[in-house]
Amino acid sequence: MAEADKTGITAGLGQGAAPAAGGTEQLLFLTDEQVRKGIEAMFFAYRAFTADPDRILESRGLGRAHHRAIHFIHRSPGTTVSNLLITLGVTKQSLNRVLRALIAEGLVESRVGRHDKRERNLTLTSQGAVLERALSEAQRGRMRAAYRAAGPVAVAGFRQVLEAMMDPELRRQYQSLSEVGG
Amino acid sequence: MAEADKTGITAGLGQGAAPAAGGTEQLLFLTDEQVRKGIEAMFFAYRAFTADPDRILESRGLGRAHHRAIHFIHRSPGTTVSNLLITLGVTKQSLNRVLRALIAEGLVESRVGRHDKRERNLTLTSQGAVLERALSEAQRGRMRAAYRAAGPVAVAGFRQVLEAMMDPELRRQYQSLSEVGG
DNA sequence: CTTGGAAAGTCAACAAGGCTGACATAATGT
DNA sequence: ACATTATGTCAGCCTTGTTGACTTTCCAAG
Repeated sequence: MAEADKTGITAGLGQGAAPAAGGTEQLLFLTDEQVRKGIEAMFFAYRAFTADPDRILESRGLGRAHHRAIHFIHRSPGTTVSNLLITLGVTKQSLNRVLRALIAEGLVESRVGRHDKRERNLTLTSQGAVLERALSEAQRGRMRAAYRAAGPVAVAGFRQVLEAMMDPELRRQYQSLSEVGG
Repeated sequence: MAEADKTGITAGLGQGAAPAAGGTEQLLFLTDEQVRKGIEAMFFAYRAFTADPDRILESRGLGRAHHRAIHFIHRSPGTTVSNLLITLGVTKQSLNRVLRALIAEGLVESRVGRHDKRERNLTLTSQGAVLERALSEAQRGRMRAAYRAAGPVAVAGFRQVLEAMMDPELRRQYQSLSEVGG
């Protein structure tokens, strides 16, 4: 099974998995092996990234979907369901189930819009804010420790690569969040 | 609670969410705002990261779980179910369901171990290798483009931060994979 | 004022992919 | 002989995603 062709169709840039010093020292960071390490780093790091909030959520019978909703409601207080839908990239039925649970638990408040009464403006209740802070602090703690360990130059690179990975549409969303909430 | 202490346990470093320039210019990259941007970057980038393989998988009736299994079987041909269990961090029942599907589709072969006949050695079939390459190329293509756009210094930082985010146990796994498969 | 369409909510049904618990089988090690 | 290990499997449950169909509310254009 393609033992000889592990590198496959590397589009002329990746130098094959094996040779770490494949002759040309330029663009070594673009070898298939380097790229694959990046892929695996994303996989393992994302596991770690969600681990701390997940523990907190589990004890309250909530899941990652609830965390995401809480995060972005906190980020943009008074946001509408439609906005949240776009940000989270799920269907309204999925989101609605999550929001119903959060409202039932007294963590989120849904108020009819002032200008357009069809809209619902979502905000965290004081209880919701408490949970948000707990989740956020857990996640930020890990991220901050990683930042501190890696240093400012590494952090800049980290963000650069992540942003470059996003589709233009997603990147636009990500950046507009930074403006609004920042 | 702790309205005045939004930064919480920032160990005297994060300056609170609002003030991007909280007075001391050193360690600016550790402000809550910077850290939060990193968190959101992880969220959006991970969506992008999985989008391409997901499209390919969908057309074959497979999911992300199958991709992960295929990836690590490709990475460590002949690996056992137990090893895979540890790497993926799921239960054997979950993994078994996935493996059964992959074997039924003729993508993975499970052979009784030579030394220890209780074990099953897992390898990709030629068909499985074809699919692996398609998935891998899609994902690597995006990653490679991001690497190229960001440059080698950024890539080094990217990997540093991701590794620093992992728990020691996960990091050990990640690094031992690099040795073995590289 | 009526009507079209947007925003939101809801019900039903389904699938993927996690989980636990219980149990079977075969092989290994003591 | 016996306990342990590696694996597989059945049954059932949960979360979180999906589609489709339908209703209610409301704004805005005709």
